[in-house]
Amino acid sequence: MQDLLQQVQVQVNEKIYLKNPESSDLGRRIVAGSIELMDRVGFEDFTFKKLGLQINSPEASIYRYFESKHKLLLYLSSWYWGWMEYQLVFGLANVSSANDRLVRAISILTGTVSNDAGMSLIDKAKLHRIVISESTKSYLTKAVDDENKDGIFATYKKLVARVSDIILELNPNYRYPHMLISTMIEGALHQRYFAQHLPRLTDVVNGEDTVTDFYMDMILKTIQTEDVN
Amino acid sequence: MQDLLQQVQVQVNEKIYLKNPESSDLGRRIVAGSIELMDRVGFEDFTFKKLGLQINSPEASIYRYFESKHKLLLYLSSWYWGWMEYQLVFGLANVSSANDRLVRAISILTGTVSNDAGMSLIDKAKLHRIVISESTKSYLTKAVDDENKDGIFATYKKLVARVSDIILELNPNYRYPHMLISTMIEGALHQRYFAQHLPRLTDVVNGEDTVTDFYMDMILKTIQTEDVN
DNA sequence: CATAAATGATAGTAATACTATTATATTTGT
DNA sequence: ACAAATATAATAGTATTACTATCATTTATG
Repeated sequence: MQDLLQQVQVQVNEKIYLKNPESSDLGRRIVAGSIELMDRVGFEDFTFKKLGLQINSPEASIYRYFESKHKLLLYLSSWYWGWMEYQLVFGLANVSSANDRLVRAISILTGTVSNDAGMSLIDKAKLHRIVISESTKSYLTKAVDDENKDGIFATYKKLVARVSDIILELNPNYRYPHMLISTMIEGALHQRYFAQHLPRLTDVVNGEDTVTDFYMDMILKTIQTEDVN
Repeated sequence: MQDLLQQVQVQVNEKIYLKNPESSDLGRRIVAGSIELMDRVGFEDFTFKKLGLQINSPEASIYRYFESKHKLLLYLSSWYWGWMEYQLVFGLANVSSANDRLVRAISILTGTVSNDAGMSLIDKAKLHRIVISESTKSYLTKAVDDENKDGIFATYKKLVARVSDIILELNPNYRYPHMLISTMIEGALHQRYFAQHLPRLTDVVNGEDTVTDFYMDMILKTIQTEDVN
């Protein structure tokens, strides 16, 4: 049920794909296969030819769904943020205290991702790893301004805006809510990468979720009003 | 003089290049030309063929200095962080107060970069833009672990360690100094990118350096000891 | 069941990311 | 000043990548 709702919830901007991959069996194999392959070989070595081999379909058929691997990466990132927004809306529903909502939002956005029972076609743990390692490459390109005009990054911006609003509820005078939240979201991804590959850039303690702990502490301290009476 | 000192100061790990580009006229043209070209076309569309045209030397000659454009990007990033470390050492020299040293370090690491008068072969403003837009691509690859073993990222790690130490001087109980500083350094680069291309992820105010202001405020609040007596 | 639409199979192209070879400069040691 | 070593230029070539095109075959739809 949860899964069905997720499928319904996660909407990806139509300009990202040529043909909606959720609309056919081949499309779904492309998405599932690309997650497996990109997690395994990385974006640079990922090719539509290899993906074709992986899913037993010709390279040319994949091009009917996505113009390029860049667009496919945009699709995966966008899907991830759409799913995250859904998690957020669900996780904050009926929580009246703004403080509680912020704490929950930070947990959701900086925490680890594990696969739900319901055998979805999308492996969330692998997708999270892809987002960690590859998603910045989706917007650090010369095409960013054109794609932004097309609304490709709208989901991500909405997510940032949503959490920024909670911060403003708690402290209407805080001047940098968007910077704080985008710093946190990007930072949490980076810190998880560093923990795996460049641990001296972090303070990871085995068995503890120091990433969430760090950002929780940082944000709550940062938005405190100057004079608490 | 400043420039001469910079040339002497900035050392790049030898494993990054096949032949030190500082050792010849062609090498220097490769570095200067690559900064111009990469800033203009971006890492994805940057090729050694185009660079060859730009500097009027054959593509094959460039390969005698750098194995690949990935290594060249590593060189530029590494050079930048080496230069930053130099700026830091210089900027913090003879400043006894740990608090002042931290404030200066945050300014240096999150601030804008402009070209010095001394007509260096390296255009720092362009290099800063390259670091903003492309440097994450230098470590978000499958080669990161091998390259890390070779010490390719040592300069960057040293920089983070250096500022972390200042934080520990101010608050020996703060648990996440490395996370805080790496979040700040990467975050400041990202925020400058967002300000240009995805402004709704920031709170940029025209004419003000909100990036430095934001991180200054965030860090000083975050490392405050819980109970100030 | 006829028609349209999607997919498969195959081929082809321009560009990329290199490597190799040889000729011509340029530097270096004596 | 000159031979030897070294660096660069000029050119060619290869495997792979990132596509596009064509046509046959399968699968869905009215």
